[in-house]
Amino acid sequence: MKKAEKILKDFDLRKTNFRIELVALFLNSTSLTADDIKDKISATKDKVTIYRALEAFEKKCMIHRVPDKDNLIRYAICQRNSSCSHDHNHAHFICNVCADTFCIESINTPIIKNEEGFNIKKSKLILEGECPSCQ
Amino acid sequence: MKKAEKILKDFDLRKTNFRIELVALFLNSTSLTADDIKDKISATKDKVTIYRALEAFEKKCMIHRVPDKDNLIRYAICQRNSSCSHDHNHAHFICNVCADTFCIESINTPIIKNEEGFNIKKSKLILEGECPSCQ
DNA sequence: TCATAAACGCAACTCATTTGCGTAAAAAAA
DNA sequence: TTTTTTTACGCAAATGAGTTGCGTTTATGA
Repeated sequence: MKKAEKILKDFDLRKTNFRIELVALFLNSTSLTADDIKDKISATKDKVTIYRALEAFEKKCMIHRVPDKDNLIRYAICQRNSSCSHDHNHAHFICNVCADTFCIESINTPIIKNEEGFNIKKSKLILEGECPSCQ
Repeated sequence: MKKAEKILKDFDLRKTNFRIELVALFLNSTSLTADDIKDKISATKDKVTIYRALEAFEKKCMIHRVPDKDNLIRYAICQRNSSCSHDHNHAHFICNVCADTFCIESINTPIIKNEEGFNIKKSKLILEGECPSCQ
């Protein structure tokens, strides 16, 4: 069984041609929007199918949302052992040139103590600049 | 001259009833979306007018964009001496309850050195939790 | 007061994302 | 394997934030 199919099985998701292709695409991509997927996969004719697959993958915690340069919904596949409880406390880097978003697992989001009466439960760190390929 | 009118003058913006009310509203708000403004100001009938005022205010650097819980366009008035060159390197706090966004001037965004070949030019720090009024 | 540049208001548009629903296909049960 | 059940797909249509065009009105400043 190919890797993409195994991942679908592990996450208790059905193996359809489109979803197999989509997982494989995620494995070879840093991050994807619905339009990225539409452009790169032939196995679906409908963006609704894409949105619903993304919704299903996210619900199972196979992928996670990452920030997007243009406020689109964008996902990356979860690298570490993925369960819905594992933390996504890594930084994200947005490339101003290619508009891709990269997970930077080597940088954690900072732990900020409560400040000025705010009860801080979570932090997100978003970096911007030029990615290795675009410099 | 009232404070809102002075601000408009300082930023070289025209004083219309709506814009005076809008600046006053910004002075009394932590952050605002177009819908927030529509709900709270009677002096305009049209959301286009709101969007265009926001665009004009932003261009003059009277207000700056802040992150929004639901990815809407949201603005806060610039607190410090405002010129287009001044940095907005403070953290932002999103309240999960009231969905308002707060500028936390006492926390700066971290300075991250280039990592793994990424040329990091800017960082954004977004905090989440419960704001003082919602706890 | 007059000229002009900017703001307003209305209509219509764009475009990402969502919803409804009937059909097809995958997985589970028999 | 066949049947049943559950989920995915695909089409059409809706939603909703934000934008654009354009004619009219108004603030400003000469």
